[in-house]
Amino acid sequence: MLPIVPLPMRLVESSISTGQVVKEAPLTKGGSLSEPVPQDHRGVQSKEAQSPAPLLNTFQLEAVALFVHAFSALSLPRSIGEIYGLLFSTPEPLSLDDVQQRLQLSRGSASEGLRWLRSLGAVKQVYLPGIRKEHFTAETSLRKLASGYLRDRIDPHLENGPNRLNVLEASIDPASPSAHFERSRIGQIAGWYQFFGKVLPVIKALAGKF
Amino acid sequence: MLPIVPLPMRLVESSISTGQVVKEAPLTKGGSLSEPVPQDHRGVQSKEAQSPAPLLNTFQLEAVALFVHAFSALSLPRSIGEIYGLLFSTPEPLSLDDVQQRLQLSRGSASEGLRWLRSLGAVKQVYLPGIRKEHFTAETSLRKLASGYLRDRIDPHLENGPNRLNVLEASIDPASPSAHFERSRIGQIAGWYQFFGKVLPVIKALAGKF
DNA sequence: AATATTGTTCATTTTTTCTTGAACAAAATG
DNA sequence: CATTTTGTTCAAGAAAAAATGAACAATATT
Repeated sequence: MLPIVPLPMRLVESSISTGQVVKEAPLTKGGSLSEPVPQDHRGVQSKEAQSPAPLLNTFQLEAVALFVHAFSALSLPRSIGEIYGLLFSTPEPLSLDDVQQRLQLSRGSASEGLRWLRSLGAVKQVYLPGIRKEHFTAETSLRKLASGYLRDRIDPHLENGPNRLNVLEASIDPASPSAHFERSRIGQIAGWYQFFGKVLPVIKALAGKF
Repeated sequence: MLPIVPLPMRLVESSISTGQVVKEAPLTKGGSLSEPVPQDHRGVQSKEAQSPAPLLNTFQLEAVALFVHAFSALSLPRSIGEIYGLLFSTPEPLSLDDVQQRLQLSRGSASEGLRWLRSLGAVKQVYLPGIRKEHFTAETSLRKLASGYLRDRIDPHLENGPNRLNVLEASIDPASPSAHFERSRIGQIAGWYQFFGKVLPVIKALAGKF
C-alpha cells in the first residue's frame, strides 16, 4: 500500500547502488535505450538515426532515471519523468520525434507528455530557423518549475477554500450537541488555509534564488 | 491524462456547488452513508448500531468529501481521505470497527488505512480505560501533519541526493563534447537539493504556528 | 489543389493501484 | 486451555491510470 518511496524502473534502472551503468529496457517490443554499440557519446542527431541504435548516452540514462524517480514522489507518470529527464540532459532542443524515438515511447505519450510539461512551464518551445518541427528544451529555473507546479496542482484547491468552508458551516445542525465541536474543526481548517496562503508565496519567492 | 484537480466521488459527493447536501453511494453492494432516515444528528455510538442505519451526519459527510478531495491532490487513495475525514469530524475516538462500519469499507482497507495514517502521525491512538478495542482520533496539528508527510514522502528522496549526484557525475564521459554541459546540469540539480534543504525546515517551522 | 509533413485525439489495451474478504495471528477472557 | 475478541496480512478481483497506435486535423510544400 502507498509506496512511500516508489522506485520506478521500467525503461532505465539507475546504477545508484551497484556501480554498473546500464540495465535493460523491458519494453513490449522495443530495444534497449542503451545498446550493443559500446561507447557512443555523440550529441543529438536532430534528424534520422541511420542504422541500428538511436540511443542515450550514460549521462542521459542516469538523468532519465533520476527524474523518473523524483517525479514519482509527486505521483507523476513515468513517461513525464522520462521526457523531462531526456530534455534536461540533452544540450540541443529535441523534436517530438526525437523524444519519441529515443525514449521508445508511443507517439501519443510523447505528445501528451510534452504538452503537459509545456503547460506546466517545465519545457520550453524553441523555434529553430528553417526547421518545421517544433523543438523543445527543459526549463531549469526552479522558480518557474515550482510555481508552475503549485499553480496547476495546488492553487486550485486553495481557491475553493472559502467556498468549502461555507459548505461545511452550512452542514452543521445547530441543534446538535456536537455543533460546538464542529465549529472548532472548521476553525482548524480555516487556519490551514491561512497557512498555505502564507507559505506558498514564500516558497515561490525562495525558489527564485535557485 | 493527469487530472490536475481530480474530483473523487465514490462514497460522498460534496454539495459544494449545488447546495444540496447529499448524493449517493455507488458501492459494490453497500448502502448510502446518509440514509432514508431524515435528520439524525446523534453523536457516535461507540458500540453497536442497533437497527437500520449507522450513518454519518451531514457535517461528517461534508468533512469526508473535503478530505477525500484534498488528499487526492497528493494522490492518496480515497479510503485514506475517508478515514481521516471521519475521525476529523467526530468528537469521540473511533475503533477500527466503527470506522469500517460507518464508511462501509472492507476490514482490510480500514486496517491498512488506519495504520498508514498512524505511521504518518495523522492519527493518534487513544487508550480508553476498560475498553479492549483500540480507538483513534485525528491529529490536527498542522506541524505534525506536515512534518509527518514530508518526513515519509519527501525526505527520503533528499537523503539520496548526494549519492545520486555522484552517480550522475560518474556517468559523464570526459571525452564527450557534452561533458561541460552535463557538469553544468549537475550543478543545477545540486542547487535544487540545496533549495529543498533550506525550504523544508522553513515549512515545518511555519507549520508550527497553525 | 493535391501531397507530404507534423501534431493531436481518443478508443483500446496494458499496467498499476486499490479494495475486498477470508485466513491467520495475537491477546484476552472465562 | 478452549473460546472469543481484536487486528493484520495477502491473494484475488475491481477500479483507475497510463500507454499505445491508428485515425484525424492542421499546416506547409510542390
